[in-house]
Amino acid sequence: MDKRPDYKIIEKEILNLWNKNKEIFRFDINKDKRYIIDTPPPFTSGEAHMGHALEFIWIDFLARYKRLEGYNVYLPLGFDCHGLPTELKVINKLKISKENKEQFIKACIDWTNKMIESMYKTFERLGLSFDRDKVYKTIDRKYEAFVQYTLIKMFNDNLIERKRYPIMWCPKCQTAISMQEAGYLEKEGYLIYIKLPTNNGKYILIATTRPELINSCSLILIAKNKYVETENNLIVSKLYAEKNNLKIIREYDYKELENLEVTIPLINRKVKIISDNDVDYNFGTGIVWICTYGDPYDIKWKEKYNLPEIISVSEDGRIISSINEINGLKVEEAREKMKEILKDYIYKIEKIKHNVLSHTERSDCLSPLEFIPKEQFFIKIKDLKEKILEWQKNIKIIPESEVKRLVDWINNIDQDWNISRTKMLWGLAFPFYEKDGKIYPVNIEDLPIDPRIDKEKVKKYDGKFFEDETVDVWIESSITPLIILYYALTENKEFNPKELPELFNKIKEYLPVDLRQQGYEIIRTWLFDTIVRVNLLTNKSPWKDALIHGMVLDEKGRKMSKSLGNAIDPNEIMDKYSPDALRYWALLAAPGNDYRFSIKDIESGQAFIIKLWNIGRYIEMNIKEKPEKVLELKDEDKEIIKILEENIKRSKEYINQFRYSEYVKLWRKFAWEDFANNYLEKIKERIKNNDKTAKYLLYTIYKIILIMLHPVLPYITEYIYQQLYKENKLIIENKIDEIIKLIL
RNA sequence: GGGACCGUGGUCUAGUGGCUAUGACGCCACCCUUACAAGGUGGAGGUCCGGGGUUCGAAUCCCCGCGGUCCCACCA
Repeated sequence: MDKRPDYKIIEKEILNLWNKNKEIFRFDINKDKRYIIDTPPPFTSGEAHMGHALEFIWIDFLARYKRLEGYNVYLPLGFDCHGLPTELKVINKLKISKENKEQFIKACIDWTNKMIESMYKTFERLGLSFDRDKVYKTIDRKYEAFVQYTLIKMFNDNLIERKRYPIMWCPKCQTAISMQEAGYLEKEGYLIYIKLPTNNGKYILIATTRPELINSCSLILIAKNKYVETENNLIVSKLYAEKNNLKIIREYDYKELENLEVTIPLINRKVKIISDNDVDYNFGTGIVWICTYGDPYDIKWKEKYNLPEIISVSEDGRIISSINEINGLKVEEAREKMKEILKDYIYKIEKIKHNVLSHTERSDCLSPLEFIPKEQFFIKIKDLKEKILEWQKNIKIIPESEVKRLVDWINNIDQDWNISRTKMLWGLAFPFYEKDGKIYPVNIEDLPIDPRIDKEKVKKYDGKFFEDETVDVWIESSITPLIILYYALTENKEFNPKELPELFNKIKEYLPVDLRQQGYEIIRTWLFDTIVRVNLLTNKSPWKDALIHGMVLDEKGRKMSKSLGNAIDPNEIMDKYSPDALRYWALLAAPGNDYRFSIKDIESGQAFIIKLWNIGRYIEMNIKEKPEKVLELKDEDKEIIKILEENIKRSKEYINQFRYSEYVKLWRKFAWEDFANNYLEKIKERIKNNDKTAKYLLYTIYKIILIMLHPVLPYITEYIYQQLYKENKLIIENKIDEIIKLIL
């Protein structure tokens, strides 16, 4: 061993050694004592970042420890390929437009493969002991076939339906808009107060920015709060009356108002009044009219109260099927004209600045968006709330406080899960077609199918495929517990779609798998979606435990992100220090909490590595050949053995509670203080005098330290182990239960 | 506006009802002792954000406030 460790050489040699012995990291599903980890497949729209490094170091730490405990560990690595972020990169960085679909998709594939190559290298460098033979991509043929198979299965179980649902639509670009392309812009506008006659001879006063949607109004909503009648027969919130010094004639409880009926002027439609918790009592008069569709809230309320869908705006942004005076006019023109037409019913007009949902992704458009209903696919989850709450209880979430995020989200389900994406090209196709107004799934043997490419397969169905729609990306990733088992069961086998049903039944036997690990920011999506999908598909829980980690912050405590320009490339740290030092930092984080990046911790880790190295050098210099086992124990021997035994026991507890930072600190203290500073200094004389017990213990306890620290610092421990002990195997092949016997 | 999480020596962090409050980095003093000065030994440094409450006992539980971070909604 040299005076100083050369990290570059160690990294290269050890990575080489691991790749040559990849069998050791291979998961054999047929062997028992399995420990299966459902790892997060990163989005392949960019390079690996510090957040990936943190979460995968955690996963690998556990995987390596469990292997030392004798488990048959499955640490899969996957890549989530589809989605808008990749599309945007291809459009903006490669300057390729979506006009030519085939060319665009090809560019997405190239980009994705480039990113996977780069990410794979980073993950490898981190020292991940993933199964090299089962790396999955969501764009693998067999992956796509499996996702489509699960969709067909859910469709046959009547869990998927096709129904009309409003999507964001840009009337100027005449195209569907995804959430990520839309944003709010502050614009000037008018808040128009309209008096709506009631059947008790008064007027309900509502405030709206969109009077042109008058014909789409089908309901009046009020808050569960106090309302009043003012001197000119207006019914408004008590708050509004007080703020505007209106003379109050009488008060109403909201329940009284629910008995009234309202007539919409000009169209003479009679509509009801209902109270709802989501109505903002403080806004306007505390009373709102629901028009299909003025804004996202209208969509929610329409669903909730089962309102009729009355469409007033066409795809090119003109008023349709409304009153004659405004039919055919552009939305803005109609809005202006309404001031005149409605003048007998207008109480007042206020000039306001408000945020308008607009097409912000294209700076040359910025047009306000409309909601236009289109046929789309849905998974029916609206009525499953109670069931999902039960399913959730089968999973132990760590830390427990994160359960709240999940339960809150479940309690807020008020819509079905829209799984159609109308705008996306870089996505998976639906395995369905339409014939005579009915939806049919394709035959299993045709999976995977992409109607944009597989023209031959499509032909024989004589139906209409959904070429303009792709599947929500979370549909692909929300079955990873099944996917990893699927890859384990089909390793080295040629893909054959006919075997899917049989495989699917086999997969079910292995559920639940042991652990899901992920960040809290995707509890509402990935965690929730997986619980729903896996339970619906298999009637089983996806995992036993779910370990939640926080976000990586920069040294000032801000979220690390590319857009803020404060992101640090993990490769940079691994170049400058070492993968082990990065791991040391990552493993000091606590579950669920955000965690700062700290160069101090990296340096402290690096110093510890050197300490370990130097202990190794001392042993190499003083012990030339493998010492024989002699245990004639002196007091200091007994003491160090006692601490060691205790630490091994405590390690197990820490791991079971996922308290990795405690584990790291425990073994750092043991190696540095108890062993090097204390014990080693005490026995130096005995070593000189060739005391057999001292030599044996020095040699053996150091080996145990290397083994116990291997999950934390895999490179340096592997390297020293190979140099010093020459046992012709990887350090990970040792078993904790057995090494402890060496000193008993 | 709603919600979640957090606030512990100079900096970062562990602890979530009970010994003198953990550790890292930094700082100070001494020691270049033959594995290691990227080392060793010793030391200084804290009203555990503020206030109130529960308790025999609170950094820890509850309430109010202040500050930070993130998520959701910013609407009719």
